Amino acid sequence: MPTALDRAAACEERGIHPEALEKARRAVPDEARVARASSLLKAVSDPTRLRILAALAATELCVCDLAALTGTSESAVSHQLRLLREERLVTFRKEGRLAYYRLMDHHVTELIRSALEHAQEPG
Amino acid sequence: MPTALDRAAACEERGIHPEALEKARRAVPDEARVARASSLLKAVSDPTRLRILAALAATELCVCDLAALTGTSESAVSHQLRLLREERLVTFRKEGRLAYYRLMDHHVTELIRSALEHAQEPG
DNA sequence: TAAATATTTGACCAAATGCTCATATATTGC
DNA sequence: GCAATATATGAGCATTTGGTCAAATATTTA
Repeated sequence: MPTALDRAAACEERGIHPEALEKARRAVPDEARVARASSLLKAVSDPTRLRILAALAATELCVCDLAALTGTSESAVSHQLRLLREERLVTFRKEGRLAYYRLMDHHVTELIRSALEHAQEPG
Repeated sequence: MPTALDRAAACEERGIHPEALEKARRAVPDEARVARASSLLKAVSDPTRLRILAALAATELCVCDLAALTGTSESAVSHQLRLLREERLVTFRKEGRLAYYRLMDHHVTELIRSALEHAQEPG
């Protein structure tokens, strides 16, 4: 069993607990997957985008509806929608001049619901 | 039924579809809750923090273990851990000079697992 | 007490972010 | 064709963010 001194020396070389570290390494997904999860989470973490997504979880809406709902400009909403489109979180259909946006699929809804649920207690 | 012109005029004043908008408004949580969910999601969305959390989901680890695991400095890890502490995502116990961190509770694990799951397909 | 060292913290800096503003594009109705 | 207008997009800008570096703090061991 390692003494405190041993551990200190080990940490100098970065990483004290080899067995725990190995276990942890197995639990951490590969870089590409972390990157994808990260950008997905980043996309839903902005308050404006979160409101947009929560709204679209209820019904399809056009850009200016979303602008009215979020209290921001239509340009700002359009920029955010582009990001959400790139992240494949929303899709849309064109009807004349209007663009009706909706959520791409259900696990987006789940993710949002989950986060909002956990955000109940005051913090 | 509103014509395209009517809708256009309505959108000038921001928001075309009153009934859809009302439905959407009910679905969007109040500001405080959106803010809490947003900061929670933001906390887990950074790649380094995501790796830290995924590792801690497997086992308790000290700061220098986490530094070794994430390939960043202990200082950087410590800064990130402070943020995760403030967000009540992790907690720790002190043993001598070492600080052993672990996840605060289970719904953190769920949230991470959910995001990593949805991040499977290449994008 | 003194040296070693794991962790924390503050100051600073470069990169990312989210908005505004101006402009471009596309579609509708005259 | 032309005016009106919903949406998209690029440039610019202020703020936020995640890191480094240096220094402070705390604990162990000699």
